[in-house]
Amino acid sequence: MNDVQKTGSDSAERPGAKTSARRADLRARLVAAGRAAVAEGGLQNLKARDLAAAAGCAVGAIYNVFDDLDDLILRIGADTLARLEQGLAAPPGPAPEPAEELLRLACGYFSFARADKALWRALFEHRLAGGRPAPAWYLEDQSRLFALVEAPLARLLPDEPASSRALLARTLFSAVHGVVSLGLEEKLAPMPEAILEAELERLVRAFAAGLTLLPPG
Amino acid sequence: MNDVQKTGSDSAERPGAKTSARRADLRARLVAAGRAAVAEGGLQNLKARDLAAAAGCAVGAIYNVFDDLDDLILRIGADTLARLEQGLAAPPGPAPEPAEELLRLACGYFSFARADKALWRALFEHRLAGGRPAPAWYLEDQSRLFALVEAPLARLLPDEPASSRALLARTLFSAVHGVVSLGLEEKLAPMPEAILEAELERLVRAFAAGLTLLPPG
DNA sequence: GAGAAAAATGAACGACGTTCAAAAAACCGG
DNA sequence: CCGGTTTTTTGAACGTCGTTCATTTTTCTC
Repeated sequence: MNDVQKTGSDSAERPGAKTSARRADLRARLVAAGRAAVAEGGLQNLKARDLAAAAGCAVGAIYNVFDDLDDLILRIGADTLARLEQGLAAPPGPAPEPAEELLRLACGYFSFARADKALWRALFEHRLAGGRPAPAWYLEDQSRLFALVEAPLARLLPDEPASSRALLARTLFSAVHGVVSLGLEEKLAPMPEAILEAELERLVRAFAAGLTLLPPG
Repeated sequence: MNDVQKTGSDSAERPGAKTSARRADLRARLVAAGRAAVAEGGLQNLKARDLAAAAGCAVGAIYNVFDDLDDLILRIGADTLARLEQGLAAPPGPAPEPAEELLRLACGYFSFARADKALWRALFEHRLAGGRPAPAWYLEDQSRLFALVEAPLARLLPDEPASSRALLARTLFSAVHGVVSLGLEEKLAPMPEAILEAELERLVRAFAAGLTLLPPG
């Protein structure tokens, strides 16, 4: 409903430029305040009145630039996804062995989750009201994560069809996510992080080794 | 409001028997009503006033038999865990190949999650207020699930130390959970269930095959 | 600069989990 | 059985939440 892309430089000529700039600025301040609130106390700590106070606006102003808090939470999630993608970016240099690269991604994912626990949690904890599906722009942000896994998989399994590899990338991502997710879960018996990382390595190495034995699917 | 039938025979012997029986009955009715509410509309659909209406008691009565709604949710979760454990019980007959048994458990887990999606989700969606740790009785209910995985793992890796196997059981459970969890996640691009099950099989088979190649850890 | 249009405001609304003074029920010695 | 005491149950009330909308303030147009 509210796509404001106008971040033009001149304010006097274009009608509504000042307003759009203020709206964009308010959006940014609200996302920043929301991210800080979630980072501090989880999704439960995201309160409309606190947000308004932190961003220096009225509570009603939130609803001028976002449909509702769910909308704001999705933007925070997109931010988190972008930072995660950035944190998993491949370092320069020659491409390592596929299994080593997969392991690097898995450990990077764990590292990110550990460092930004509350924000990372919010990615999966949050449910859209009424079971609505996530907007397309959010799904695209996610698919970039799976793509990071797909590249080393292609080198590991050159005979695998591309469609099958895409599924496999999501599966491997999901498996690593599961280990990290339940590993950091406070409702389960706690796990030392060093052990968790060793288990992650065992999962990725065993899975990668086993994959090369299975027939292509 | 509530008619209490006086049996007359047991009221004289046990002091407070009638009271504790009513409390136990109320607990059961509240858990049943809560489970129905969660099954219908997720954790968000669990409202104190609705619960009281469904169980035929005052809102305050909930707090006579539960600390708070978190407490009630944990009981619902324990119920769900018990039904899951029951659904994963090994069928009679000779023990199959370890990998096949692991696959059966994974598919059983997926089947349960699919059939009781909202209740299964509630197991992981729910966070205790203030980041409190889960009570011991709840952790014990969970550990029984990991134990189901440990048995076939012991046959698959007879040279693995028991402590390492316990970790591995939790890791494999977590990996399968991750695939099921993100597979059924509505905030991700949807996955057909048949494909999801095939991916689950690929994960378990590759992991089991790869494990036998890795050195014991 | 004045009048029209658009945006920002914050008090008000309904719903939520939880509490607690009061009412009801259970208990117990005579 | 009864009257006084204790325990349990009750539901109106409280504080907080996300969200709305009549009012005020700002921006735009001529």
